[in-house]
Amino acid sequence: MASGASKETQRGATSYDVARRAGVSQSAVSRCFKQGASVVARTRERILTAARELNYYPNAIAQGLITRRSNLVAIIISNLTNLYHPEVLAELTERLSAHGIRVLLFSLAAESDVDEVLDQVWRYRVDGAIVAARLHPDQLAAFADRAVPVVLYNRVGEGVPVASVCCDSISGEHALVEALVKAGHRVFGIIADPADSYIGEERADAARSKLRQLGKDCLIARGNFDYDSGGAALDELMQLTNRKLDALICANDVMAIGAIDSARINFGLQVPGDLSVVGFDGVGPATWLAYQVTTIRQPVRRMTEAAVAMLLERIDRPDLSPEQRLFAGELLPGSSARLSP
Amino acid sequence: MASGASKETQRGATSYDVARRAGVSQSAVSRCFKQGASVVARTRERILTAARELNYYPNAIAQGLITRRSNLVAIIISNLTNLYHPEVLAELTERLSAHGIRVLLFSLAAESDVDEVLDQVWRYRVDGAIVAARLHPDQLAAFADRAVPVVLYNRVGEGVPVASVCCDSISGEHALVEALVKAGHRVFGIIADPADSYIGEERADAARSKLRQLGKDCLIARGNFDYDSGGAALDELMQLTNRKLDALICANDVMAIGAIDSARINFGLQVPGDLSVVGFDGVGPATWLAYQVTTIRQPVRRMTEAAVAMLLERIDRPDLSPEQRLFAGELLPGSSARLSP
DNA sequence: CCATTCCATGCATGCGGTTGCAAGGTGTGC
DNA sequence: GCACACCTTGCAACCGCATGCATGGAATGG
Repeated sequence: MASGASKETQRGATSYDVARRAGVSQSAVSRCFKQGASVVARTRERILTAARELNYYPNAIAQGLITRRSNLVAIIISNLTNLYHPEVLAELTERLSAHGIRVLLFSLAAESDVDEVLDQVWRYRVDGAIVAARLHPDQLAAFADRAVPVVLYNRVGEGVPVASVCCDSISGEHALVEALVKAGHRVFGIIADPADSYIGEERADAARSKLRQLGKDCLIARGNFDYDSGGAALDELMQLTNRKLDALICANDVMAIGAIDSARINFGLQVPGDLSVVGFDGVGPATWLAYQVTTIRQPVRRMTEAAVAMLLERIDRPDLSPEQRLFAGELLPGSSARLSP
Repeated sequence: MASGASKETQRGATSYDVARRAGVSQSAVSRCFKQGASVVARTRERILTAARELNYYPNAIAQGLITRRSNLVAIIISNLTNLYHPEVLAELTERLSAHGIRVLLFSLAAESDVDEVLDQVWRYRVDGAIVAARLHPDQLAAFADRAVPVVLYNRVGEGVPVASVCCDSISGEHALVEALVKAGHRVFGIIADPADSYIGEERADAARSKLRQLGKDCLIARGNFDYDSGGAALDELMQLTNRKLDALICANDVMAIGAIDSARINFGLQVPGDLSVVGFDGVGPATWLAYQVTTIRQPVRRMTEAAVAMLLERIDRPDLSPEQRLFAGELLPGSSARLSP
């Protein structure tokens, strides 16, 4: 009523508005915004001009309704504040974006919220989903039922075949353990994860079995992926080993950092002089001067690229088989552990 | 064809499918899923049963088209890997989610991508947007033109009136500076931000003007919010002050941490013995034992709550005036700076 | 110059819901 | 037993765009 904004610009001009202004039919407008449709140059000019004048943008909602392609992908991620996830999220978002796909973000405060989240995922008719959270087999099955392609990120379908990209925990932990053993460490501790995190257990298990294979015993404490739990778990292990611990394997970098700080500050230990600490992930702070954590760096760029590629393939061809791609991490020597030269 | 998935479940049952199965009209189904619509108990039962059997979920896309409410909010965020943002993003997402609103995430690799992002925002007819990135006045104007409510997060509309929630940089920096001056520091340095970040400049400016007011000079180096730039800026300031620097004010915690590490490791200084360092934000790592950064903690929970509340209000009543809400941060004493007792 | 082909464009329909309106059914009061 | 009110339900139109089909005009060939 007051300003210069005309009725058309106020609540989004429609293709009819543009058509009227350009003196063509609505279908012409529609075609004009569609890749490879047949519109003659002069008409296209007129339409584009009118569209510009009206500030017209095709309504993606309406497009989605009729084409049955929302160009929306759900990203379901737990524990966004876990230092490792933001990087993954940013990478995924940018890559999907480059393919003309928008991200519907679902962040899980508690893993138990999954079902509510899935409700919403179904409602929005997303074209696919990338999941970095733990799903039950029947939740995975729901994706299959609805023919919504999924790619799991650093998770595998436990029992259910489903596409996934992972960083190889096993080879990574094996490399770390071998290096620690070869360097002559004697008393090993492992900081694992809460039981409900698939990945942490896998890492802890891999480390333990490799240690056993090399004839070493070890003690295990549980953490929960965060800084404080690293320190707390170290406490526990120091007690259990009567302060003899000299090699500590952590299921992720943040706990490794927590343990390093606690070792130095609370226990007055030298790291790596008295205690070697290794992590997993290769998050930003792992390379900070104070830590320089010896760790396995996940190839995040390649992994996110693969995840996006796999998802897009499956959106086009839903019948593709549930491939699992495993990426080897890179051993980052750092200086938080005494390794053999 | 092969499996047990019927045609209906395969690509999303529609309200017609449910209606047919329940022996009612499609409108009845629609009303059944609508809050406070008049459906008699027996009918509702039948419909809900049929819906469950068919795995029916209302198509949010179609709903959005007709109601002109997509229940989608865009979150536009730059620099997701900046340690501070993930926390904000997680909070915002969870809060919006609790109000039945979904998040369309746009992550900016470079601030110059904003225009492309906005294109997509218009196309998806989002109900509103929360922006933690720098927008030009004409980009902000575009929101107003389209009557899409926006709330800026830790940004203000430069010249344009727009709703925003911010943490008060000025009072925060003043508090830090006063404490540092009172504790008798002599040579002050500031690590500011790249020129294109509104907020960093504001912080640096606030610190400088307070110093000046208290009769102190200071030197300024630019960082870019990340760890490395903290160390690099410290180098620069140490040279400029001939190593006499004894108080360092950083525009955010991550740079403060970078500076602390560099001071200790590269310059062999005691922090806070030889050099006091203060930051801003109160990110997770700031409280790590190795740092315990003296900083201003942003009240993230209250701020995100306010941002969501303001946005929802404006979605309901687009005519609300562009209120600015400023939250005071809390001085976290930490132990990276010598403060007066 | 006419027949044929091909391309650009318009018409009409449908995607899956919401909602105003009208009709039918039930209950109430007299 | 009847008139009336009210609640439940169905009908039909519409949200904004995509697309199959029909049409008309231009271009091509003989």
